[in-house]
Amino acid sequence: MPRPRIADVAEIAGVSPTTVSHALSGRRPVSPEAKAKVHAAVKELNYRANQLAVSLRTNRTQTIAFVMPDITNPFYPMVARGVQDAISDAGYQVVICSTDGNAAREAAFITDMLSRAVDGLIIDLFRTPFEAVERLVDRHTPLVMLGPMKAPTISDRVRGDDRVSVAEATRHLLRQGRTRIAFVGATRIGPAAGRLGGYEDALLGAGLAIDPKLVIRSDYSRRGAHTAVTAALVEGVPIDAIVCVNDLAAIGAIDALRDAGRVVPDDVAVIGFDDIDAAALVRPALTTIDNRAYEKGTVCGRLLLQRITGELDGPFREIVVPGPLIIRESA
Amino acid sequence: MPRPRIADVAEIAGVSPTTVSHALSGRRPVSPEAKAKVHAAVKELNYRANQLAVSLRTNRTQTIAFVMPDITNPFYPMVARGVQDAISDAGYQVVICSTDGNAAREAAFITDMLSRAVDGLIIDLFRTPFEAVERLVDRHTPLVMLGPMKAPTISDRVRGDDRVSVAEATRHLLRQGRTRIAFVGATRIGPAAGRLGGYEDALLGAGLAIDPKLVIRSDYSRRGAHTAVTAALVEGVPIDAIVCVNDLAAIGAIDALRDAGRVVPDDVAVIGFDDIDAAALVRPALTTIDNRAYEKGTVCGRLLLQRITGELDGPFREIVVPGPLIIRESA
DNA sequence: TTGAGTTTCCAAACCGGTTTGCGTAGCTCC
DNA sequence: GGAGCTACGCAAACCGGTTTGGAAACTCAA
Repeated sequence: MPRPRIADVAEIAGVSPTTVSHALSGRRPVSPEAKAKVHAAVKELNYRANQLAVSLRTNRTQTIAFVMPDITNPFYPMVARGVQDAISDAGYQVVICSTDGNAAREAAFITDMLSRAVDGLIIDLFRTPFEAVERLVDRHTPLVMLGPMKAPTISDRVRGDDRVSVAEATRHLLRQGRTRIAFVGATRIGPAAGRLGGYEDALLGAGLAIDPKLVIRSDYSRRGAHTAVTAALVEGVPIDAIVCVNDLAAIGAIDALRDAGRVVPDDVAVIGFDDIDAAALVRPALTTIDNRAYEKGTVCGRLLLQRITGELDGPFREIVVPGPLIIRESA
Repeated sequence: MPRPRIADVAEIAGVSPTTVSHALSGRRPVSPEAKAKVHAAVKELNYRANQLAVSLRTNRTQTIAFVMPDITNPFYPMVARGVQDAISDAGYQVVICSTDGNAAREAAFITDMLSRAVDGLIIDLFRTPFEAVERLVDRHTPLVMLGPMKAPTISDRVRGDDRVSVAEATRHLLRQGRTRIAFVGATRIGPAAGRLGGYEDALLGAGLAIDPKLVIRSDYSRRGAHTAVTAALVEGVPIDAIVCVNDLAAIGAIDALRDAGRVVPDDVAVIGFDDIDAAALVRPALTTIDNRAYEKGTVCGRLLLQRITGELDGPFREIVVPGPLIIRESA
């Protein structure tokens, strides 16, 4: 037998579909007797309204979508949990879409979620250029962007303060009397850009020059950092500290240092970024910058909710969530 | 201005909405001229069909839902990636719902996804009892259950072979001549049950008795295992190896052993379960059982797809994905 | 020239709800 | 007893598409 429809409920209850709808939604008064009959029929049939039909008519889905670039990066699941905790009390739920590094999927998810009439959208994109996003979004669905994108011209935006945080971390090393501080993971695009900037800010602020040999190009992976650091050590570059673009790179750097017979943190201090679970598990435990995943999620969720309800109106906002330095063993 | 509707496209193209629909779907022939005009209008308006309306009529959403208990447990994101990779080529997409340990949310997500007419459902539930799930699901939407639930009476099912895997791991320790092997994380419910069973199978198979002092009750956390193992060591229980219910517990156990002055693996060998990222990052690197998250995801996805397309029909199937032992440094 | 067949398009029904307009009944209050 | 409410319930319109039945125009063979 097929799913029961509202007409089935109405028939059993002996009323019209209209009355069933009003009895269930409470948008118009219904007599207690009719209401009781409706509820009995609902229970008997185990009736649940077809949300597609409801949403089509009401243009509300009570759902927001969170489009993330990589669900296996532990940062994003923690953000998602923050989002969920921020919106669920208001009766909204979040569906998560992971583009898994597939550029085409980013655009596909956004347009698809919009065509499914989600009430709001949170996106963090790696691959799709900003201009393309502008073409994808409609103006009606509230949108919050997460990450280091440009100014908030088409949406609200939540981001970390990577540059300031890394500068602070670098000064932590300087205060220890370390002067040969390397940066591993240097690129000028993506999240690495701001972090490298913070490193430079701190050194220049302390009156030190930027030694190109200490700005070590690498990616965000453990293996990449291991290779890059090993190469620098083989070359004989003097190093007494390393600021890494993220925790995985820091773990790779520590591996490379250990392989080369250096002791962390005595010979070389290492600082990561993100504070992933593994940061507290490795030995020595990683000194790192907390990326505030959960908090960023709650901030995104609350902001989006305010836009959906109309509580917040007016120009787009930018909210910065600073990331504190977590001092453990490696620096 | 509001989202363009199919009627807007029809008006600009100078044809009827019917013809627009046929031109876009190709379900009936349309003259080349009409088709060209339709496509021009679509482009001009940047028209995208309202998927709510499409799905309401066609009863297809090209979407499956994956309901997981905890998105911050790295096992599930990896499963999700496997699912996505298995179904996306067939034109389906997956939305992820994390219940975050909230029991009410489990039922809510299932019923909600069904009322949104998803084409299929993959669920892994911690809290909702099996009987309750039976009441929630309708018979029309294909369903795959993941995890150690009972026999597949209402759905297909994909699970690991924890019992066999842990028995194999335990025999690995026995072959090293270790005889005082403990199990940390003992409970008789959930995933722990099968793993404890495998431990017992191996010992009994080798002619050894089960020493109750070596069956150490704990949970799935690092801290819990640390506490439990420390207590056993203080008590003076002789131990030369530990099989842990998961990797986090194994890491906690290693911490406790180190704190007590024992060397891993020389004095005490340790084996985990799951092969989370951190397993390869800690020192000593963890010998563990690969939980095959990605493979389980692809298996779930393929199975579900076959049910959706009707390619697979008939009685519910159970697919077992065995998990191999990954030998690293800790055992 | 006519009838059958084909091509092309449209009007209308439909999916399953919500919302609106209105009729009727019952009640209060002059 | 009639005006004016309120309470209640139903029919019909609507959301935005897809699908179906059939009309109109055109082709082609007999």
